[in-house]
Amino acid sequence: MSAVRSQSGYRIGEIAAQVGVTTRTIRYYEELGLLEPKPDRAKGKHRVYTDVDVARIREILRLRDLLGLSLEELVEVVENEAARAALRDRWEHDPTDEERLAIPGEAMPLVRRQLALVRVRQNALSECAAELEERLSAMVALRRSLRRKRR
Amino acid sequence: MSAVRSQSGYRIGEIAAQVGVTTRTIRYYEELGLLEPKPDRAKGKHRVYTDVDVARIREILRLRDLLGLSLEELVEVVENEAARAALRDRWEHDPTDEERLAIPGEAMPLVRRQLALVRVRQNALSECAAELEERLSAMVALRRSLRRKRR
DNA sequence: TTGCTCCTCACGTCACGTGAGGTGGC
DNA sequence: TTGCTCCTCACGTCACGTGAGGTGGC
Repeated sequence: MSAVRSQSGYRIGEIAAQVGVTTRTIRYYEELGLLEPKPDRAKGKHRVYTDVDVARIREILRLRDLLGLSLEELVEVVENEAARAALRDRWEHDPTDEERLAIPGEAMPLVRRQLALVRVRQNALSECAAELEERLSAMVALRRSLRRKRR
Repeated sequence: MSAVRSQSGYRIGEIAAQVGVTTRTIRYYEELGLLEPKPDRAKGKHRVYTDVDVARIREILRLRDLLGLSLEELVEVVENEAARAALRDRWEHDPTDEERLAIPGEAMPLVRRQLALVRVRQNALSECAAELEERLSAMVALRRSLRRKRR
């Protein structure tokens, strides 16, 4: 039954390579509560990960690198997302329209806040890029005028 | 003579506040060689800074935060820029056209490299922003359809 | 002279890096 | 069974944070 094999998940070294960090980083994130520790893992046993875990780690790394959030701040974000997931779960099992409406109402401000952080970074980068391009075109013009002089 | 006063430069606490870091950070950067230590400062005496220093620190912080360079990498960048400044100095004093042409020739690749790093970041951020906006508009649509159902 | 900021150690912290010594699964 | 990767401490490192105790300039 190789179907079992294909479902058996990834080892820590595999996902570390996939997302571009070391195994230490992933264990550290688990220690901080950024990644939920698999509850059924006996002490000394191997950790097993799924594609969902990989996506979560990628999300964490993106917020860390692109937005420059500290891991402490990321713990909050993750807790918020866990709360959202819990809401979505209730959605499935208790589909009152009143409650359904509350879900995007709670989730949207979080997404908006992240988007605002992204915008701030984009503006800073645009400014930086414009300055570098200006320097570059000044150099190009300088070089051209010097070349013309020589002929 | 208050002209002397206005030329006397800034103290470390003043420029730290200006650029948004602590005095410790600025002393640490000096220790690493990112900021040249004022050579005429006697041990225990106050450090004095100019607007040029402020601009340099701002540049360092931008490369650190926006491009995520380590301070070790920044030491290299700064050394490259020092080399460029030396070239520019020769430019002033020995204006051979052959040498003048060499200056943008050496400086341009450095600027191009920085610009390439900025582009990579911009692309990652655009992707991130697009994803967040997609999530957001999905939520808006969801909320709207729920509201319509209630009426 | 009185505050305030500055100075130099020097230890603490955050986010991991890097072995040491041992166990687990294809 | 043999490698390879995994495990858990635990100490090291980078980029500062944070006092301790003392001196300098408006």
